[in-house]
Amino acid sequence: MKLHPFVRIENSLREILTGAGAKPAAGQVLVERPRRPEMGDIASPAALRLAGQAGCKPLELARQLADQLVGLPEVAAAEPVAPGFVNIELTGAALAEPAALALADRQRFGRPAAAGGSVLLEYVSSNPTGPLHVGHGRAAAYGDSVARILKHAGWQVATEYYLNDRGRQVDILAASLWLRIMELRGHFAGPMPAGCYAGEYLREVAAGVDAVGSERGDGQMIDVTNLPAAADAAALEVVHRVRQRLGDRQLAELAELAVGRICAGMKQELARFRVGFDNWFSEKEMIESGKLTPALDKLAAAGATYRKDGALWFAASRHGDEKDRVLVKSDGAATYFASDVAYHLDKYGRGFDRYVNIFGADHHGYVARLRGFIAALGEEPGKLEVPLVQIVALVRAGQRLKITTRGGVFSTLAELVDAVGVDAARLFFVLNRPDAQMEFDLDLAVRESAANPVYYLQYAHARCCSVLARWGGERSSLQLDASALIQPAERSLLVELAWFESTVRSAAAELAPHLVASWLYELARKLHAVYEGEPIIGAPEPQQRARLALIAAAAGALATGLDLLGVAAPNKMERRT
RNA sequence: GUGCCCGUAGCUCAACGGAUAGAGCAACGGCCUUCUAAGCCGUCGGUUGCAGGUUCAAAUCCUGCCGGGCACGCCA
Repeated sequence: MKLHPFVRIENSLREILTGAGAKPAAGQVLVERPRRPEMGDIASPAALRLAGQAGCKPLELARQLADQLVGLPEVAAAEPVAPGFVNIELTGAALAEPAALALADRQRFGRPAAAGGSVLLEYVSSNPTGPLHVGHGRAAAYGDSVARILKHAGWQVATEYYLNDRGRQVDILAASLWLRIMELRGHFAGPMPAGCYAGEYLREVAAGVDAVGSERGDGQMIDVTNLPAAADAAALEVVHRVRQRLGDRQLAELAELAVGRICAGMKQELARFRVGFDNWFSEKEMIESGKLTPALDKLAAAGATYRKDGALWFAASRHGDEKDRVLVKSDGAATYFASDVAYHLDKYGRGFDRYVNIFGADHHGYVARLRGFIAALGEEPGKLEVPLVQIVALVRAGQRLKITTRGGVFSTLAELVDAVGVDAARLFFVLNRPDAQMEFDLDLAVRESAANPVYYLQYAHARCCSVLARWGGERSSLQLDASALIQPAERSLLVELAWFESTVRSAAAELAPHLVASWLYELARKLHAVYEGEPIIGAPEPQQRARLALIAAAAGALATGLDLLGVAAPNKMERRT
């Protein structure tokens, strides 16, 4: 496959620099996007960075680079500029190559030649104790876009959802469900005890249980008075009393039922949000298949655990964490962290080159101990990347909303999507860097949905389609004739199309979908500029066919870019009333 | 108190250590007899929280302050 013209120029620069005695690092970026168009199509700061190695002044090295670059077939002009940049202008033919690819095969457009390795991407992984809320939506949109971008950049991607389907929270969920069943049958009039799951969704689950004619829940209501004051303790006491009434088995069945229903709801909501997972990894199944003990044994064999006060500890402080962590409590129960040790051992055993765990920012304290035991086990902690997705603060009627699952007051992803639509929500979540805190004003999102950036991008695509439809010919008959595209706006659009591949590479390396969003915005802007300029249909040949080809290329590029963000590229926009 | 993230235009945010810090929203003024005006053009808006340091070059890296968020359990 022919390399991207920018890459070919970069490779040539590397050769020239090496010949001049400089030693550019393997991955060092040698070309970049100039700030202003009069600085050329691409620019190289290489002379500034490497003049020392070559033993001359930056501007002098830049002159050498420019002299040799003009000899390349891709280069129309190359100019050294103080303090040591080289500004490069490409030939029309070279510049049109990426656009031609967008026209001919938009699936390959922006796909780097170098293949990536394999990556396991874990994200969302919210506890199956309630519907997904808006914060999970941000993680879902971010994670799914990262997955799409990595795939496009040539990585083999597997996505995974880690399901905490056992443990205390699930017990509390089961007991809460039972209370809702009792409520439905008139044996309990609420309110839900503190610490239990009070959300409306459990009423719906309870109604479903009734509908299938379950016997569970028959018998007498438990006493829910005289509970401890603390919410956690109260919930545990409720679990205890329900367990006494029903027995372990029935409680476990209720838990399975509740988790099953809630998971089904989450999957449905994620599907509507265009997010799917290759694998749902069940903590419960992992534990039941006996993976916990060998994992802890392995840590012990590595000399990283010890016993103290009747508990089993991991010496995390020896591996970069601030303190040691309990693996098995003095009552014999394994902690959540112990499960995570087993889970990550399982992950690393699957032999991926790269592991990405997308965490909510409230879990940032967890990263050090995760890397700690990976190091303790002799694995490579650098293979694990943990992008943190910051909390989304919801604002409604000028007030910050508290998002809590147990309290029953929260804003679900479903509500948000109902209000603003999948496209707007998905784009909104990947518009910014994930580690920036963001406010989501629900009123504004609804009221201003027409001004949402998503419409700007989609409208650009629809405009292209509209022109092509009016023309009525076959897109496959079009060819990019760069010699007929001489208007500044046209050239500017070609340049923008050419930058997509390096945008994809950066976005994949930095796990940064917002770079794709920014690129799309620039592309749309330049498309609109072409549209507003010279007429397309009715222009004399060869301009008409060349412009149509450019428009078709832009349409393909917009569709490909939007697809990487999970946003639809409609052929037409319904006119607002 | 300790640790992590953040601080850029009135608001929401961009900017691989590079050249004159950019968009959108908001405000104001223009452009539909013509391929969709969900668009385009223009105006207004900045001591990049503060102070030092490193560098040919700092919003970006380092140190210290100030401000905001989050986390600091034999919870998950």
